[in-house]
Amino acid sequence: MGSKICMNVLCGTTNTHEWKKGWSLRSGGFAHLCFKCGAAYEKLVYCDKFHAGESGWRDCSLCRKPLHCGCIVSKSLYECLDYGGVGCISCAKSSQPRVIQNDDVLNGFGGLKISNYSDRQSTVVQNGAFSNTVDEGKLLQLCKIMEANESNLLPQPQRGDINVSHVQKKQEEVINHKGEVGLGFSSTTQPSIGSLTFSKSDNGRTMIEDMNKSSSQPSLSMTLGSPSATPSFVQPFPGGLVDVREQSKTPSSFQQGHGREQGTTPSFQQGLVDGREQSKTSSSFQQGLVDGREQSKTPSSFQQGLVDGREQSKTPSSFQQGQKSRPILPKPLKPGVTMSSETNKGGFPNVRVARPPAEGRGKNQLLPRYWPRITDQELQKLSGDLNSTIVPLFEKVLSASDAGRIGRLVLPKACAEAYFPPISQSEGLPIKIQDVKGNEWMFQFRFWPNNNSRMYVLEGVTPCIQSMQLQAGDTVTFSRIDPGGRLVMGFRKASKSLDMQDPQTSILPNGSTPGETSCPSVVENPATGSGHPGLFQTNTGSKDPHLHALSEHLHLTDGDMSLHRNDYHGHRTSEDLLQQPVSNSDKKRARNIGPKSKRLLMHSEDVLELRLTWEEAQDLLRPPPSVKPSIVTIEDHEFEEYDEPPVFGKRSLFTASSSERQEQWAQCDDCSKWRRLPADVLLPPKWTCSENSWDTSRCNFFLLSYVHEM
DNA sequence: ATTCTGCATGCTGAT
DNA sequence: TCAGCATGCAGAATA
Repeated sequence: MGSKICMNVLCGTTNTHEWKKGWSLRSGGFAHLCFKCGAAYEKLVYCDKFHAGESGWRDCSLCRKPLHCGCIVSKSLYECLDYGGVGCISCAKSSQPRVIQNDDVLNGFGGLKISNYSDRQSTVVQNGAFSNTVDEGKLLQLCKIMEANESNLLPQPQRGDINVSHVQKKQEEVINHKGEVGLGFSSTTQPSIGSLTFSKSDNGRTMIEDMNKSSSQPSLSMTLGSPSATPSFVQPFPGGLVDVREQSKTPSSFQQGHGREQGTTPSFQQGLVDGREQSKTSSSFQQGLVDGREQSKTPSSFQQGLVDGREQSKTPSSFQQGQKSRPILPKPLKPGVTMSSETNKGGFPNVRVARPPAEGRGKNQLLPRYWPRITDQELQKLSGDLNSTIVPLFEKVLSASDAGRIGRLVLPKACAEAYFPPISQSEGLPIKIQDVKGNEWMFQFRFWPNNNSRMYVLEGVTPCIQSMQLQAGDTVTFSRIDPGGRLVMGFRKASKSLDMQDPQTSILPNGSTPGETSCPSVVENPATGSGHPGLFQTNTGSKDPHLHALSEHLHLTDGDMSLHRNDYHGHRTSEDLLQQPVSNSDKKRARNIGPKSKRLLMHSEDVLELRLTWEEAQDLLRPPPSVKPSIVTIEDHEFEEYDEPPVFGKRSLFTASSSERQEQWAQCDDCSKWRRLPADVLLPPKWTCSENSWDTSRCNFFLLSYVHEM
């Protein structure tokens, strides 16, 4: 791509690093992504001519103040001006009203990573910069720009300490006029984009105003979360029913109709989207849940509630009348640690339990397959790490399509409608999601019409997916951080064999799923994830070395191959196979590998790697040590019954010696010699002669093996 | 030629 | 039977 200036001014790299193809822009532009930091380069905004420190900083053509204040943001702003930019950061006046290029940039942010380093990207848009000639559509698009930039420019104390305070101050002035789109945005004082309307300011410039409360009135931005200020959000509804009329008593009308399809499929639930709760404390919050464009087209619908313009126009009355009681999840569990403690009472503190999400939507009750499975330990750890309450929302096993290059992650409809902001336009909204490493990603949350319904997708997930090194069959989890309501995207690596074959099948008690890894869903840094997952879930914790070793033994690895593949045995794994260069046909086939068993296609090599059948795997099961079985007799057959689940041991053979004594034979993993062992010995999955403490004469594999002696 | 985008198709599981 | 969703596919856009 040649050398460009990275849009991320904190990237620290100019004109040196490579660019990869980024996101095509709806209006014709094209953004490139910086290989180094992941930020976007937009050639319409930034040019190769830009060199910090060069002469030529302009004065604002209106106020004559120098545009360049010395900060990194204004440096970039200068370039924005040069290429049809947006205004002087000093006076918020525009010398050039063109905004389309910047619009393009942000539209192209479908998958732009807003990393810690790119928090204060340089594209600056100021509300005062819009001229009269800018139509609403552009302005609305610009809202997106601002929203995206806001995230970069707002103070974020947990991040870098670059001094942009003066810029921020200006930004704060702007922010009051601009919209906040998406979810997971911090609960600052921005009105939602949906609340934006356009009017002429006294100086003739188009202003963006909060429709309901005027521009000066800040409101809560929409977040996914249920901040601590909204306690009811995290509490289950004892009756399981919510009367919308009750909700309508709240100051906000948001509860009355935030649903996309309220007219036809009302699914109100108090607290299902934090916004509803927030609306109790800020009436303007309701504004946030209407698509701005839609709203601008159908302003009346806005006042009627937050129904999507399209849908509402179909059935406006039904919405206003409120809805009768709607069933919701059967006694949703209280999210977060509280729920964990309850689970602990069951005696399986670390079992990965599918948790019914704390909030859900009645009609669109989430299928158990999407219930977040996170262990209490993980939850507590994560909560502790982030000093926040983590509310698991849902999870999804990545399909081949999700993990493919297309960069579209299909969201379960119910989840999308329950936890993501309502969207009326197919284009959707950009939303910001944080990953477990703290990086923030901007995705486009949108939908496609599909069979009189909708199909929700997150677009632009490829960089994030790649960052997490996820593949089809892995699981992404969506959680919410309270307070703040930020959305966190975690993941779990999948064991190849079972998770991919049937990730929804639960063969273990308490709903845990086989094949799930020990990698906490949102806890661990993917780069340092717990590594080898267990093939099976046990209640002994997530890092059972036996399971790790078994995973090796089976040649089944998780997705941490890039970091761990050489840690143990050096076996070539199916992951390795997937990682190595493959032919086009293989690539094509690989794309078809998905979690659905009936759609599963595997590389023949992969099949070979999966050498063990279930029957063979059974051979590895051993009774839990130090647990006495109880004998039950069923149809004259005696069965040993254990209270504890089996553990995995090394594959061995049992024989009876001449003295009728049971013996066990196991093969050394180093020398491959067979050793005779006591029958009651439980070997770890990986065992060598050196560990043959029962026959010290044959604990050195340099000696002749017992088998040879025989 | 390749990638992107939007939609259509058909499978699957829930009801 | 139907809704959801994985994925195929064709046209558009881009390199």
